[in-house]
Amino acid sequence: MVSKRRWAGESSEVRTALIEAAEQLMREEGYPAVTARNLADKVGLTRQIVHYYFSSMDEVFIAMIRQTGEKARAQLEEALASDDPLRALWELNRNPAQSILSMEMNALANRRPAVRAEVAKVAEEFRDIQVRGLRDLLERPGVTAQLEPDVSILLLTSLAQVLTLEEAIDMTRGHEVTLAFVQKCLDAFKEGRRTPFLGAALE
Amino acid sequence: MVSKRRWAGESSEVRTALIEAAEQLMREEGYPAVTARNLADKVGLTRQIVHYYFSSMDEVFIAMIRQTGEKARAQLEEALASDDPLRALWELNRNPAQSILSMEMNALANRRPAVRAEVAKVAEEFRDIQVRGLRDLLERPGVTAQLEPDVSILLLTSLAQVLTLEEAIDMTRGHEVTLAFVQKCLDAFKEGRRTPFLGAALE
DNA sequence: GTCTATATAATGATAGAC
DNA sequence: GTCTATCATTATATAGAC
Repeated sequence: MVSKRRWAGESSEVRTALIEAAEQLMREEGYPAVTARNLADKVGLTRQIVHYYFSSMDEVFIAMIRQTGEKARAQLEEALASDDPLRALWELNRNPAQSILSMEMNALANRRPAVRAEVAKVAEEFRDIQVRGLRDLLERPGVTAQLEPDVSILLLTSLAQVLTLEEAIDMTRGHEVTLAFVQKCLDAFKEGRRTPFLGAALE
Repeated sequence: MVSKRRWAGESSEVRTALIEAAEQLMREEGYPAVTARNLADKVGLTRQIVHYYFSSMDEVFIAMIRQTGEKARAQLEEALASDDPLRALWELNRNPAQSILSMEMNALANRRPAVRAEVAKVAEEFRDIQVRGLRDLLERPGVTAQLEPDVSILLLTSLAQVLTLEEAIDMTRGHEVTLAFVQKCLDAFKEGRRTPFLGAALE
């Protein structure tokens, strides 16, 4: 029995608008709010339109992960090309909208295998870009690494994300001293001094 | 207009079973799966029973947060009293079930103010217990702190949680070297040697 | 304390009219 | 390409029988 449903191609303004709406809904109201009805409302059409552009809600999520992934990748490359790359990386990981979106995607990934594969893929790309970026910084003449770049990046990004997510629920215990510590490390790194967790010092 | 609904008191086997079911559902299927029907199915009753024991789903969540909070607090105290307290703390924070539950609660907290307040309260208690625990360890004679205890605890717990959540979606890039680094730090801390991020050394 | 019955509204998905 | 109509499910919540 062949399905009688029809689907559109991958390029369409409405399709793009639906993906944009999915991202916004997920960020602002959580992944359970990403429903066909809510998406259609956002673009001013009826809910059946979603099933015309996507064969299932999983496809909506996967398309959304790919699109936000590309946007974030561009920001990452830009940060690494700046004159204070590690601080730019830190600030990128301190974006509340991005952190909440990332948490929602992770929660969703835990329940939907197709989504999980896509989230893991994008997350691995991001890790690679950041580690490669730090590795390049550490390979400048006169600089010696104190920690493996993977360790530094994981410390930096996990701390940034957790702080940001806690702040979103008004939980800030211990944040002030920790943020001061990070700034001190970033300052030291920029000036080529020894830092306890970013792992670079001029010889 | 007074509501004609009746509610039970706070002590009841069924009530406790419902809270237990809520925790399990949230961990295994995510917070959207915590519905009256699913809870009732788990305890073998009809879904209306939930509305007898709780005035709303928010109350279910809050009761659950309090109960799991008490359980976790006991584990935390136990870990801090062990002979390798920091490693015990690390291992506690590496519990996948607990990390996923914590993420679900955070996602839920972002949408429901009543839940948010309760999650933030429990999270602050946990932070306090852990920081106080580390502070005690650092105040032993002959030990000098290298980092503020708040900073060490935030680094330790955020790294543990992020690693654990990533592993849950089969994303392990950079984990191996990072885990080795943490073990080295925990070893050093236990033996009173200098470590780059746990902040203790014998003078 | 637990049930049946009910109201009301939301979900994903499909078929077919225009 | 977008619509109306429909199906089977599911959700929270309430009232009242037993």
